[in-house]
Amino acid sequence: MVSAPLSAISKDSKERLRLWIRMLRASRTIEAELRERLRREFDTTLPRFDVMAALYRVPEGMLMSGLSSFLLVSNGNVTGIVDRLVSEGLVTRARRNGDRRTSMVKLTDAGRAQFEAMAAAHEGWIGELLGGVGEEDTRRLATMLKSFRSNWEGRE
Amino acid sequence: MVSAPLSAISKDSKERLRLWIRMLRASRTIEAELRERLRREFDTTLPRFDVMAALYRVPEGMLMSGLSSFLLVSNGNVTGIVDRLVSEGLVTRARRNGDRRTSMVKLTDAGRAQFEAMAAAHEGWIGELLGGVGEEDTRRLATMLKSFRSNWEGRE
DNA sequence: ACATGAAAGTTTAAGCTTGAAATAATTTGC
DNA sequence: GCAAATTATTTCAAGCTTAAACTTTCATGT
Repeated sequence: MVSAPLSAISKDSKERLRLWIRMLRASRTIEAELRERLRREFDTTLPRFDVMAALYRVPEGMLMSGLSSFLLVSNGNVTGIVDRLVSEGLVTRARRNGDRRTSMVKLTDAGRAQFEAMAAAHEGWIGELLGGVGEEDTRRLATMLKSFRSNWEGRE
Repeated sequence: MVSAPLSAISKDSKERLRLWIRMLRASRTIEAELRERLRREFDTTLPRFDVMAALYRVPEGMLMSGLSSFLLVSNGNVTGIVDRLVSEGLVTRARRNGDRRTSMVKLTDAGRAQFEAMAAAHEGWIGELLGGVGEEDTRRLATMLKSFRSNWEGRE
């Protein structure tokens, strides 16, 4: 016997559907709150914060394609967000000698300073918003989601 | 002693930050896949699917404000999505005798039929995409997220 | 060298999303 | 009854997002 009976398959998929809906609602709830606070306290947006967070980890900078694949968004999307960050003086596009198609996107000093302030607040907000999740559950959930991710990456 | 020492607070918030980042990445990954499949197989979008899913549960229909609070999106957002669904003949805005500010948004028969087809596929997709999460973990995760939600609703 | 194809980014059109302002209808307090 | 406040929704401007088309640059094979 290779597969479970149909009724069990259906029951499983209903359980997973429930899980997905709850995860989606939790994400949206938290995202909405973060967006609101970033706007109120730092006059910026979540996508800009995400780009800056990605760049902050890597002082030498990132390619546009690196940003879009890291952030799981489209190429054209990143173009627009980086354009705005450049015009605000928070990041730069540095031409490269080797490949003239690409440029390294880096935080400016101002961008780095602003991100550090935002990141500290952001970490506190998450601690607050997820405060209801116990320590043990936090670890367990994080572990499960990590396994989801590695499981996912073993496809396409 | 009322609060934990600072080092413990900081450690907790780092754990929760990690959890949040993983949850966000999982959501985005799944959402991207669903969006792609809805487009390919049904020539529609995730927001439209969400609105139709909300309406499907309630044959008597919903108010615009009901939709926006259920879907956790802004009022003006729903206006646009419903406009497009109306122009596609999938939902209707029925005037009400009582309150002329509001109208009941309902699925048409065509909308109901189309949603049923999409919902069946959607459930299968979720079952597939979350297939790597074991049954026990699925239940546990869903329970944790439910408690997050009820915990959340006990604020603002 | 040169054509062909691949790779990196940008642009574009359409749609999604938000927050704020505007509109319209209802309710409340005199 | 009527002004004022509230409620439900739409409109608007700005920004986000995607998929597809396009441009430029690089790599490859001959």
